[in-house]
Amino acid sequence: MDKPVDKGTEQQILQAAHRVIVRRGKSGTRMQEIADEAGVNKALLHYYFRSKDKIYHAILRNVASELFRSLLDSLDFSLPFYQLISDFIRLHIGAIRNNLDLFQFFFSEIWTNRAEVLPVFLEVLSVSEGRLPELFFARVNRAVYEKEIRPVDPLNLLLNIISLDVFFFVASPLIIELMELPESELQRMFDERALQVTDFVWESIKYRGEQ
Amino acid sequence: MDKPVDKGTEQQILQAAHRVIVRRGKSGTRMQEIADEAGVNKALLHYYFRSKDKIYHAILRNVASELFRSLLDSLDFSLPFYQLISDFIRLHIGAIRNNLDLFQFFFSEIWTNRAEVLPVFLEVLSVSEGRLPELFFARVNRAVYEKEIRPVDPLNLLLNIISLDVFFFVASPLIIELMELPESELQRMFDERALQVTDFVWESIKYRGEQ
DNA sequence: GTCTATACCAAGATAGAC
DNA sequence: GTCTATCTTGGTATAGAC
Repeated sequence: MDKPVDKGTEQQILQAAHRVIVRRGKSGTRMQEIADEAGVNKALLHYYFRSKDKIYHAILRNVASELFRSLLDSLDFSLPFYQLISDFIRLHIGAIRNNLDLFQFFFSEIWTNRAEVLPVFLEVLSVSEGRLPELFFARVNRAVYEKEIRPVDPLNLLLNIISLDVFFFVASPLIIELMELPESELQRMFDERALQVTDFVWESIKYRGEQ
Repeated sequence: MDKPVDKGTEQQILQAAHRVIVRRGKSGTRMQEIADEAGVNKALLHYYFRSKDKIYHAILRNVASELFRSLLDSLDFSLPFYQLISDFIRLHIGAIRNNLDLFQFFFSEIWTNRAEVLPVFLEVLSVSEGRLPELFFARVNRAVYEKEIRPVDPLNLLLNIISLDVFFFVASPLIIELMELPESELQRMFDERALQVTDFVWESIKYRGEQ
């Protein structure tokens, strides 16, 4: 089905640029490295994209939509609350594992390049999504009202879940070194992380009757 | 007490370098910017430090020890477990707030410069500390045994707490934009974060009798 | 469209006067 | 120890042949 390897030079360049920029960050990226990785001449990068800035922006938009697409897999807000957060955490962590490099890139660039990065992400986010938080907040409030869970602040709950999902993976290379875990053990923690988080969160919020 | 402003040129340069490197990251840093900020000539940077790499390494070690020092304020492991994690979280979050720029720098550099950054941090960590995790793990196991808390995996508990502490602050500029929170509201969340996390964690782990 | 060659410039580094 | 001037490198960008 696929054309052999030739997806057109422009695509070649874009894909190479994606890899290099995600790996090195903006100021660490060299046009030469992109050219090498794309198997074309440096001059061609400028022929197609005019400048490094232009390439960077193109990649930034790609990364942003990949990231958000990966986070917005369909959630069913009518499920029981335990099921909902269980699904949410599982999908979320799955997405993070599949796009670890993008998350790491994102957290690297957001500080050194905030002015450039934030607008792109906000724009992509606003078209692609918009009101996931509102839906979630409403569902949390209903769950409290219907005594599925104890009273909690929805925003803090969402942030807590995201913290537990994201940080572990973003920090994993560190954890490996600090804890001197064998690779196999880390792999196991990766696999179990979703269940672990779901359990931790649910134990914290589930309704247990008036205390 | 303090000498007026002249702490010696070398110190001037180090302090300027610290600010610039933390702000821009390694590859974003320009020797000229350091020189300007230190109020000296570019050539002097090389006179004192030979190369940009050397300066970067010096700053890296500084940052590493500042970060760890900030995280290792005395903990009293003989306190009741609730008191212990309450203290731990409060101290930890306090340290993060006071050194937000260092944390952000760290999470930026660790990905683009892993090979350079990790060894420095591991070395500084190994001399300055060593066995905080072990002490914590032992205390958790005792708390489980003595039915202060439900059975939990100590490593996961530690990682969960750190996630909840760190991520919120590292991601705060994003949260502001995404949630369109007013600055005042964010400030309030900052102030309450330690209590919020303590509550969330404690509700999850506290012993409630055989279920 | 793709290449070679080269212009141009910014940045790290050094020489040498003071 | 500090400066000015300069070298060198390497990176972005362009001109022009094919």
